[in-house]
Amino acid sequence: MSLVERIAQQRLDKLTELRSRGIDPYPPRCKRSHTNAEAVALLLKQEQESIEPVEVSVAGRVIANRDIGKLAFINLADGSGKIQLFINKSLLSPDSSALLKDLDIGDFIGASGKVIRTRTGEPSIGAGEITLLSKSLQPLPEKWHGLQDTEKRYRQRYVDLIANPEVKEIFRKRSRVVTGIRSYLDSHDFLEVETPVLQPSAGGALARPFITHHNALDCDFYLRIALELHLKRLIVGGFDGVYEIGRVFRNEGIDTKHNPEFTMMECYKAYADYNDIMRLVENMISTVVKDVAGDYKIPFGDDILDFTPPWKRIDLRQAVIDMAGIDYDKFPDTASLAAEMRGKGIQFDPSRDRGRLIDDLLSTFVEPTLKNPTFMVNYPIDMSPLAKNRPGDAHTVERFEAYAGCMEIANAFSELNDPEEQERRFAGQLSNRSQGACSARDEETETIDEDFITALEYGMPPTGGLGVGIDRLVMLITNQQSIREVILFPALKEKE
RNA sequence: GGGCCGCUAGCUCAAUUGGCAGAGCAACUGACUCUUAAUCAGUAGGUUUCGGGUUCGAGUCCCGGGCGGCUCACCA
Repeated sequence: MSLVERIAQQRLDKLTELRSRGIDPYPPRCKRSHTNAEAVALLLKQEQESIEPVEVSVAGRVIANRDIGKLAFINLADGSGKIQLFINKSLLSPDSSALLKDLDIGDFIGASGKVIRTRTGEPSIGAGEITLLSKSLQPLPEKWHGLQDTEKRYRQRYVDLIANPEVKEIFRKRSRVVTGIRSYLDSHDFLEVETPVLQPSAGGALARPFITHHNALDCDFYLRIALELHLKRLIVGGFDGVYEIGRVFRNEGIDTKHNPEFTMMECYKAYADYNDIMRLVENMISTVVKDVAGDYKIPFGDDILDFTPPWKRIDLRQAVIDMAGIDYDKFPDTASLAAEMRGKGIQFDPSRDRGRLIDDLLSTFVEPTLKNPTFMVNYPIDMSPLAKNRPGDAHTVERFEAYAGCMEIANAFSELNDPEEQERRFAGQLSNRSQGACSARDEETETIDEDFITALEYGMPPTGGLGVGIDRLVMLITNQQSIREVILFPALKEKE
């Protein structure tokens, strides 16, 4: 018998013994008048106002049990925090005494008694009665080091959360980030909507989708890779401001900044342009950072990032000239830009088109310098098929991306609303791909979303749109270097 | 997909040139009326990630598999 089986057997034996004494180890209800935090607050109130201690009932998980002869000290944790139980064994009922004898770390118990302070000042419940609420059969990780094993932390996040309280704090903050964004948008005339996850074609971004099958319809569906095209349909339909916070799925590599499923917030505002959206991003993100992290200035890795508005604005073309020494406007096609990059000794994949080459220059030379929040503005049309041209400039679109901590955190543009132009851009993408420009990735979107073009034909007002990667924003606010630390159950291969 | 690294008791970690697999916590038995990483005495606990190989002898060396981490590639 293995050790863990033996421990489980010991605890199962205790279970049998409890039942034989007529005690239900998994009772349906418990007596609870205060959370642990409320009980501690009550103690302070008693002390300040010299009120007689009153009887309270608390409940929680046993996380430490110090047995000192005729006394016992138990640390009890619930969602609000910890409180100590101070037990004088001679004052316990027989049932409580028997339970105390068989108590294991990890068990849930309830305790009743007066809120007091021990001689060393520790807020405690002077417990006269304890009852079992749920028996634990698995040994917990040790209290000093917690659970360190990364794989186990992700696979069994519930154990991680029990053993490492700081992990809980990350996910509390994540929840506040989402709530903060939602309430900001709600108060700025945006309507929260839900659009399909399962789609006949996956558009709105260029990424390899997951494919699944619907049995009754006998057809394949794609899991969405972006929210964009459906939300813009709703602008066509006459909602002047819409947003969605939802999961999107991309069948790509996994690393510290990418999980196959992640959370995007996209919002669209009719009668707005990318300058309006830039103000919105600056305002919304800095507000959320201050609310959740407590300051506009937050630590991230070795740096302090300052989200105080206004953020720096950098022209993309100028940034690439400054950092890479290449003015891509002077190289209007793929071949000439590739030749220039080759001449400068820059390595790149020869099958890439001009937009991707510019993206290479951006991510290699510019992105690593973008620590403080920065707007990169005015993107080349080659890498922006859904954005509207700058007036009088056939090569540049009204688009920006927001960077912080050397990561892209937001992407926005004045939405292209000319249906013919949109169809040409889609067709251009398709022909690029069929010419083998991206032959290795031809499983990417290979169909045009015809209905989206039709929607634009009905007329979409001038519209500003935005996408924000929620996971990366949470990484920044919680100072985490891996996206898995801000996703409760990150994608892992099944073991065995 | 490539490169590098890791996997030893439930948890956190040791183990010298290839030479008897160990400690702390957790568990079990006992002592203890103010502990909070309680303390003290004792007990038990191992397919060293899996499968091969070399060797008198493998946690350690070699080959292959699994899972994970970092990194590169990929990633509008």
